[in-house]
Amino acid sequence: MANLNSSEDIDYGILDTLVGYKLRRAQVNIFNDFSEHCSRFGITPGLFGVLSIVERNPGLTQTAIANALGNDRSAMVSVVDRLESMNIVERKPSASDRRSHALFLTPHGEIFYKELVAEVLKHEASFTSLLNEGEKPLIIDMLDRIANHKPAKQ
Amino acid sequence: MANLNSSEDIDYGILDTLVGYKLRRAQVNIFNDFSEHCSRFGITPGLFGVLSIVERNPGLTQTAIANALGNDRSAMVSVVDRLESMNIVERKPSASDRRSHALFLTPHGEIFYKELVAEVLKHEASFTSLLNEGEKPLIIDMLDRIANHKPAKQ
DNA sequence: TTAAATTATTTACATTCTTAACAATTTTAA
DNA sequence: TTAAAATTGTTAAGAATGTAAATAATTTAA
Repeated sequence: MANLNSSEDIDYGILDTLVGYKLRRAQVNIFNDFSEHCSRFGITPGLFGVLSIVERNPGLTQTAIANALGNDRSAMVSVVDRLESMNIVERKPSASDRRSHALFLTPHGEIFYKELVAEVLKHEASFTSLLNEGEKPLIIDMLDRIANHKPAKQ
Repeated sequence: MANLNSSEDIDYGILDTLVGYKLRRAQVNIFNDFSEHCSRFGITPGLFGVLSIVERNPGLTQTAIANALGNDRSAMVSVVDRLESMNIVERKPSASDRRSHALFLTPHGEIFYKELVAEVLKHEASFTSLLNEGEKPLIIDMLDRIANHKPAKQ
């Protein structure tokens, strides 16, 4: 039975040639799967990014982490509040600058993060299996180029 | 002078190996540039997607367009309202189904869309220049695989 | 012909992102 | 040394986006 107006019949026109559009569709799908995998941890992709930076760079300030992730520092407040309320991260007063907070994983956070990473790697493997030999480093390299491109203001 | 805590000094750990994280960073950057290019048109990436589908598939219903773009049909209402208020798109009563609206570009919308596409292609060329021979079709193919991947629920 | 499904729509809500402002503190420059 | 400028975390407000549930009108299926 022909299903009129099913998505197979749709002409996507220029969208099918735009890297930005394809990036968006891919990103939404992989983020949804990430969220499903990590829902039992109560962790979103954004929270995972913060945790990963804190784990590898203990003692960084909120602003430094925001900059590393391309976020605004004001958005860090509620994120860190949330991670603190989950007893995963703690703010400690910075020795050198009394304005800023140094962030660390709590002992429980260290264990939590290890289990979380195991789940994230399952998710990643599911998507990496779609890529042929050599394609993963290549797509990551291309994505880095796109992420770091700063076109001149016209 | 050594700049402590500058982003070059940060260890991204697992993030540097996650396709989802890299996708996110690339997508945000390319969408921001898209938005800058199209701000004088008042068009966001989301609105451009709808316009592109309407232009190539005149007469489609709102629900069909939402499905094509992976959006919820309730989100289409305000989008179409906005495009109608800009005199770019018009809702016409469907001949076959009095519940639904068929969407078309207005005469002005046709001209508008052509100018818009010219600007979008400038934006696209800026990013495509980052890719070597053969890399654009390859990344689009990989992104399609990632976008269409439906992992089995565990 | 009745029951079930679909369409566009509205409403509400949660997220996320931006922007601007603020007090406390640090840095820079006179 | 001191005054001005910049930075930090924070709060608050607003825009954008996505999701979920409900509704009336209409169509489809039993």
